[in-house]
Amino acid sequence: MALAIGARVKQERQLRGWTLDQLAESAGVSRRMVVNVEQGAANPSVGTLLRISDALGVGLPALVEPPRPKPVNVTRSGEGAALWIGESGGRGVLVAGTEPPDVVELWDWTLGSGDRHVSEAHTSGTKELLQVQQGTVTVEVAGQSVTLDVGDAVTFPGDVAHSYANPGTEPARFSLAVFEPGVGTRHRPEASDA
Amino acid sequence: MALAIGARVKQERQLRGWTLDQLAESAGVSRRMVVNVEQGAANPSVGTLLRISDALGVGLPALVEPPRPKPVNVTRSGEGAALWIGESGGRGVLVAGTEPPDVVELWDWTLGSGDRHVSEAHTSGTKELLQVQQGTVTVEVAGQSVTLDVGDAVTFPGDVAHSYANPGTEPARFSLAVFEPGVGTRHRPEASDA
DNA sequence: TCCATAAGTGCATCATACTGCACTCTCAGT
DNA sequence: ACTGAGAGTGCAGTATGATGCACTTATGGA
Repeated sequence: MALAIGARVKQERQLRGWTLDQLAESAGVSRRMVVNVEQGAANPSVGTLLRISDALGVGLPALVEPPRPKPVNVTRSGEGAALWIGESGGRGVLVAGTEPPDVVELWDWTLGSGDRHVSEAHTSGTKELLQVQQGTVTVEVAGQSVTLDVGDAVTFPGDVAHSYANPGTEPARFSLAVFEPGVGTRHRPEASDA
Repeated sequence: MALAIGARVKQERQLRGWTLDQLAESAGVSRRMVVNVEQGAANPSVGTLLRISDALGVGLPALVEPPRPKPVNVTRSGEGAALWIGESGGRGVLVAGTEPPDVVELWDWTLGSGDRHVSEAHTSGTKELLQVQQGTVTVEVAGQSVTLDVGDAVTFPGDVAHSYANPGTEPARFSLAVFEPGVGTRHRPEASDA
């Protein structure tokens, strides 16, 4: 246990290019102690550990918690969830996404000739980034209308109603990144104590 | 900080109906210390804290970590993702699901007259639980075919190919719970250390 | 009332976390 | 070789975590 904590402290320190003295002074702990903690040769108190984790700016849990294996989710071609299907062969496919907070989603959209998709306003602060891969796409946001050809891209707020349409006669395809900032991050319930 | 830790220790202890002496002995720590820790009147070493967390069977992080607000995701009627759409008005809608590992998903399926959906085999160990809400549904699993009327339910393995069909002339509807056990639990990558 | 059990406090004592300093070792840079 | 910086060790002293015991208070049952 102490070894694991020490390894993490050392890793964080070296990641910042700090010397033992720098960390010691910054944490208000003797350099001797920092060395002992890093080597697992000590049984530090939570106070000491807290001061160190604080100096590193990582929070206490980060030191005692086993590092989470960074989840890698692969969505193979055709495996994505089609969350919208148009009338002329169009599809909106969610191919990748992150967990809350700060959700980022990557979509692969196809619009058949004449297809049009209208999206309601998303959560406040949502951003959308779009690049046309094939064909022509018309985006309407807040009364503005822009027409994009292959390679064109646009960034616009997703927290107002908007729509994608294919005005052309051949299928259109575009990549869409949606960023939805920290839902539920601003307030912390902390209810279950009672 | 110490106060927060103490509160959690006390909570866990009382949750188990243990006395101070019981926890103290079980943890191999003096009763006096347990009291001090619970009241935040001490600055325990990680060793002491580890013995206590161990006795409680909750792991060290659980004591230093702020309790995670249990995520509650509400999917309103009509908001679910339709991951399959049939030819006669049928839809397979994912209305709720948990995060890995041990994924549980709740689906709301509608099958138009004559609609049929064939599903490939899922991950090994997957279970499916189905109850018909409306109409008649025929389920085929591993060569067996069962016909279910309103209220009927069936449990079957999802790790073999199977299909749902509506043999009747009116729309059918059923609830489907899918349980996919611990994907990625058996081996831990632990790669990002190098 | 008397007794038993559990929570909580005060204090003397022991064990050890923590400090400070002096020292060694290694590795660039000149 | 010399120098300086950073990593790591050994040790004595000090602060404090941790213990054990005696005590108080509160609650509930015979």
